[in-house]
Amino acid sequence: MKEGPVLEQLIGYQLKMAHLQLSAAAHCVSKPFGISPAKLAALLLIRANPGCDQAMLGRALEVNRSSTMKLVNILAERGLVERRAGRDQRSNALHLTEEGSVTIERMIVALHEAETAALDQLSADEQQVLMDLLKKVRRR
Amino acid sequence: MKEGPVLEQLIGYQLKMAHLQLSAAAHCVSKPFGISPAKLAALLLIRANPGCDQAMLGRALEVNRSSTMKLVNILAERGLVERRAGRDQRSNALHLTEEGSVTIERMIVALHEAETAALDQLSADEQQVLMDLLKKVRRR
DNA sequence: TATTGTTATACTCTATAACTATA
DNA sequence: TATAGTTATAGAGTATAACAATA
Repeated sequence: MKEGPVLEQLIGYQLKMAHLQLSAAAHCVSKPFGISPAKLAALLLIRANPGCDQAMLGRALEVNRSSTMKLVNILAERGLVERRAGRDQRSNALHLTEEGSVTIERMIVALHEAETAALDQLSADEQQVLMDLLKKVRRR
Repeated sequence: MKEGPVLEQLIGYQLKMAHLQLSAAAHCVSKPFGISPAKLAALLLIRANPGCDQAMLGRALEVNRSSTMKLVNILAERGLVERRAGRDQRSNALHLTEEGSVTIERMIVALHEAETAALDQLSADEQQVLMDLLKKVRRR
C-alpha cells in the first residue's frame, strides 16, 4: 500500500503518524497508572503551575472548560489532584496531592524511557533539531 | 501558564501540539467538503491505490476493520468512493467515483495552501528537514 | 484456520448550550 | 458584562466481540 505523492509530502500527515507512534508510547506509560496521556499532560501542567485554576489548565491543553472539568474530576477521583480555595470565590486552585506528587515522579521516569525507546532511530542531535522545529511550528 | 521543564522537553508533547495546529488547518480544508481530515487521508490513499480493499486501507490508516467500514460507508454515502468487485469474492475494490476524483483534486490544492499558511514561520529548508525527521521517526 | 466484510455495542474524548455564582 | 465552575446532552472516533462468507 503506497501513501502516494500527496500524503507523503504533507507535513501534517507525517506529523499525525509520528504523533500516533509517540502517543502509543505515552499510553503504555500512563495506562498502568490508570490515566490517559492527556491526563498525564494535565498532571505535568499542574506540577509546573501549582495553584492554577481549571480555566488556565484548559487553555494550556487547548480544550474547553467542560472538558477540563471532566479531566480534573477524574484526576481528583484517582486521588492525584485536589481542588483548594482559589484567590477568587469563583475559581479553585489545583494542586497535586501527596500521592499525585509521588506518582508523577515515577511516571516521568517511565516517560523518558519510553521516549528514548520510541526515538532510537534519531541521534541526540536529530532529536534536538526536531524539538526546535516543532516548537517553531507552534510559535505563532 | 508555564509548560514546565518536563513537558517542554518531551518530543511527544511538542508533536501533539504541532499536530493539533496542522490538523486544525486540515479541518478547515476538509470541512467545506463535508468530511473530516481522516476521511480526506482515506481518499488520498484510495487515489494512490485504486482498487485497494478495506483491510489494506485500514492498515495504512492504522485503524481496525470496523472503523474502516464506517469510514468507507460515509465516503460512499457522499458519492466520493464506490465499492466494486474485488479479486476475491470476500473483498471489494475501492475506487474514487468521478465526483470523488474531481473533488479531491480541489481539496489537494486547498490542502497545500493551508499547509503553506500554517508553516509560514519555517523556511523551505526547515520544512524539508522537519519532513525528513518525521519520516525517520516512523521508520521502525 | 485465516481473512474480509459486516453489524451491534460500548467507551473515550470533546464540544455546545444553558445555568449559577462571582467579579 | 465578563469570567469560573458546573451540568446535561450530543457527536465523532475508535475499539471489541461476534458472525457469515470465502480462501
